[in-house]
Amino acid sequence: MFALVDCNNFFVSCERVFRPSLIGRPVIVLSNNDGCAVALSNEAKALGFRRGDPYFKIKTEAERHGVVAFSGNHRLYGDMSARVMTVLRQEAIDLEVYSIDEAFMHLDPAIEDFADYGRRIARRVRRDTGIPVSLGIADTKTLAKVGARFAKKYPGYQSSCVIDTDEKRVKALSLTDIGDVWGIGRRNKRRLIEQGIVTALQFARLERESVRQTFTITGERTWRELNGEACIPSDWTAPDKRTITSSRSFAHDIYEIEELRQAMCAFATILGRKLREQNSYALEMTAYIATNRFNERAPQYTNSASITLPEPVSDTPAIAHAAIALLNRIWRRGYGIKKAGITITRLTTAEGRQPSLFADVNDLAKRDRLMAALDSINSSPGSPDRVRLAALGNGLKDITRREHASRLFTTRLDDIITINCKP
DNA sequence: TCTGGGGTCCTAGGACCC
DNA sequence: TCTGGGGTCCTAGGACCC
Repeated sequence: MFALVDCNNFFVSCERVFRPSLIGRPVIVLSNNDGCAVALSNEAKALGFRRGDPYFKIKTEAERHGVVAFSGNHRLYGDMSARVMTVLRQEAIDLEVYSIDEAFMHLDPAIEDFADYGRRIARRVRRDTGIPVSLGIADTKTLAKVGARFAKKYPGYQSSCVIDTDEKRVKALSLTDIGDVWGIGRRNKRRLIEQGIVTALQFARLERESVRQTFTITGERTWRELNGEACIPSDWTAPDKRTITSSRSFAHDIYEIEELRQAMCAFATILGRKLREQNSYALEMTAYIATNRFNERAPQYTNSASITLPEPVSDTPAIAHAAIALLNRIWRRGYGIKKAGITITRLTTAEGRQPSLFADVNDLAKRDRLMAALDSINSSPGSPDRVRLAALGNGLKDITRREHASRLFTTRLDDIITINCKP
């Protein structure tokens, strides 16, 4: 049996752990650059606000309703996520961390009362981390997802919904909209509704062959899972990434290449750290810049350029150097750049890394040691990013918007909450 | 003024091979 | 008039996920 554990309104819940007065009040968390609402409390949803709403469009209305908005504090969310996963790992035979706020637990089949087990897990996570979660328990991951929706939606389940008989399965699927099924996106939802398929049950009762023809093998897999056949493979540990991107939208249009160089250095810094975290090296890189696609009056310009490097790299200076060379190729004076980014691809491990024919092997080893030293200093408590590229300047700080930031309650000494107990 | 960021997998079609 | 059969590799684009 699988249990899908889903953190409720995760980013909002993280903020509420450290500001409990926000429980019961409408809260939203914004995307980077304070652009869109990406997480909403139930109270905010009840007011009609939706995930993806551009903040500038809803700001006045939100403030009128007393909605509290936060800029995304992803270091905090990452740390809170790790706490939740630690608790779950102690309770499961195996744990697959699926995303920052979701994980699949592999359950001991000998458990007698799965519903009760699920409620106990939810209580323990709440007690140990402050984060409310919902569990769906079933034979397949897709059905577990269906269960978790019910657990979240109806308080009667007390955060835990089990689908362990065919009767429950049929009933749950008949009450689930086809678009709410894991694996059915916007596009396929529309195609199915055009065919008159509105519920998950109707989809599950289609002919297997016709599902495969229309929706290829991914659609067929969803169909099999809904019919009780577990066929989504398990990943015990997150596999190494095959591509890594770092990109941002900016608060204002950027006309000066110097500012874009700083942004590229910031992306390179992020990419270098992520590469070294998974012990990989990148052979190929693409940089891109784009004007504001929503501003129809302004002249539009997007361009990108790629380079295959002479040898796989993971050191920040090399990445930044290549990124700036690419920027010089694509930048045009006179366009207000609103968004930029770098993607690195063709990642290899240290073992698979082939230096260029003319590389100085001693120099490679030296660069590895330099980065190891830099990472060690920058990851020590109290001194994040103490050593950085001079060309980074202020990085993204001055060019992205972050007007509603909360504190780094769990990872920065200065930000730890102090509680004054008056006698 | 103002609209996110980061991924994976699958397929079709082109280029190329014998 | 008429033009095989079988395969690999790569890429772009579409669909999905959080």
